[in-house]
Amino acid sequence: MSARRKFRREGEERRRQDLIDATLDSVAEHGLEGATLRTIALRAGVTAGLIRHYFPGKEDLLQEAYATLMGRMTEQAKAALAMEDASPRQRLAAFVTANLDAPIIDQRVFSLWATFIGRAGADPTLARAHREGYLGFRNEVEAVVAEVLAAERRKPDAAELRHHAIAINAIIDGLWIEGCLAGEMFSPGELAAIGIKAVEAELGLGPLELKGGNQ
Amino acid sequence: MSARRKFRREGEERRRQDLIDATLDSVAEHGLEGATLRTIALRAGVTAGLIRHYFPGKEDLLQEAYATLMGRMTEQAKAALAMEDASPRQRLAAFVTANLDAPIIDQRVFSLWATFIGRAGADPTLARAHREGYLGFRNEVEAVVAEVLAAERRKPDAAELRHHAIAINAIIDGLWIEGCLAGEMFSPGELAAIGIKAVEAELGLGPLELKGGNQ
DNA sequence: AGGCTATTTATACACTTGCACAACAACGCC
DNA sequence: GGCGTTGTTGTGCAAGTGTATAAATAGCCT
Repeated sequence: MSARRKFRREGEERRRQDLIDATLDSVAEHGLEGATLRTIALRAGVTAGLIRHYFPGKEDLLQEAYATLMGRMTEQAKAALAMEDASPRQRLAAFVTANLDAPIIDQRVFSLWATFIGRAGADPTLARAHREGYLGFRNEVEAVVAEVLAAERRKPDAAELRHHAIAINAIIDGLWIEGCLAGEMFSPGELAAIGIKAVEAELGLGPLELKGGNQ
Repeated sequence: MSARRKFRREGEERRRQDLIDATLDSVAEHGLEGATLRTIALRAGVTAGLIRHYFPGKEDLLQEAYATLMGRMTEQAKAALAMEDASPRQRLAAFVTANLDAPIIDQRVFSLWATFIGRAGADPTLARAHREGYLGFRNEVEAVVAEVLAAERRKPDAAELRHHAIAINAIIDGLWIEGCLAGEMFSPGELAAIGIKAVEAELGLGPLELKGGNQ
């Protein structure tokens, strides 16, 4: 009667990934407090003991899960800047749009981000991870801004450029939060439109078509 | 030898407030997971059992703590708009500044906000509380924006006004986050300056002194 | 097919958690 | 001053936590 549970041996990489995904799901659903080893294991379809086989402790699992999350977020965000054959201004607009539409606007990802970042004040490791991700993101923004202004024959100094990047970063972040927390209050594409207009206003860019502007 | 601990009977309101403050401190420092009844009680200078005397359960305590936090945040934020004898534009600038300088820019408050808001996706009560706070805030912004534009003889329609409010809200939120998470990267007043410039750009306001502007 | 090994399960354990309850003592009232 | 009320403490408990470790078995190699 000792019916021991059947199981399959998955590859190491696969199991680690499954466990990390199960961890992120658990955290998103029940918060850090509710993400217990047993909950995570249940979600991953294994028993709790197995986790210790792949991770030294719970803390390590959480850390790797957060790193994975950040990696996915920044990867998706930067991908929008990759368009080769487009004007700087178009690329900037595409970047803003990419950050303010699905799948970046996502309540689950936001919950994860907020839950983890809430501990940045107490956890220096987390704080540094965020700092690096943030600076990387801002540098990308700054680079595109430089290109956009160069195309307009404007020569901003370093401080000006930095301020623009900070402001644009804030616009994107702020709208991202609004969209994640109250997505149904905005029609599709509305946030992106607001974002593009705000960013172009920040950079002092006039409307694209100079003639025929009624209003 | 049964040296029972000495104690004082505090007023009910005082005790509740102390417990709530101790709860917020605990959450800010150790996250929701680390905020146990015993930790909270220790911080409040009482024993754990007492909490049950004032709150039906831990969940209720956390809920009240969150409500208190939100109340303080919005109260401080709105207070900046109260200036009576000032031009709309000055009041808007003061509002932005108030939200981007101490004591609103504060890592502890941010940690609390993030920790709680991270559960908004799973907790409808929290989600609604946030929604109301957010809309209240945005309506305030919208009202000032309307005044500012009116003073400039501009007559925006409702949609335009709404978009401005959303964008300005995003700018403030985004800069607030940047400041809380990496405050030492910005010189004092820098975020506020960036914010004001960004907001005025969003509204299409020219520089205040039209003549003599030597860059 | 049969054995080896490392993945996986299952159980145990010390500890913490939220909650319940009885004993106690601080303070207001007479 | 004594007394009753009730705010407060201390202890207990069942459930759940992370971790440790022994037992089992799936899948590969020959």
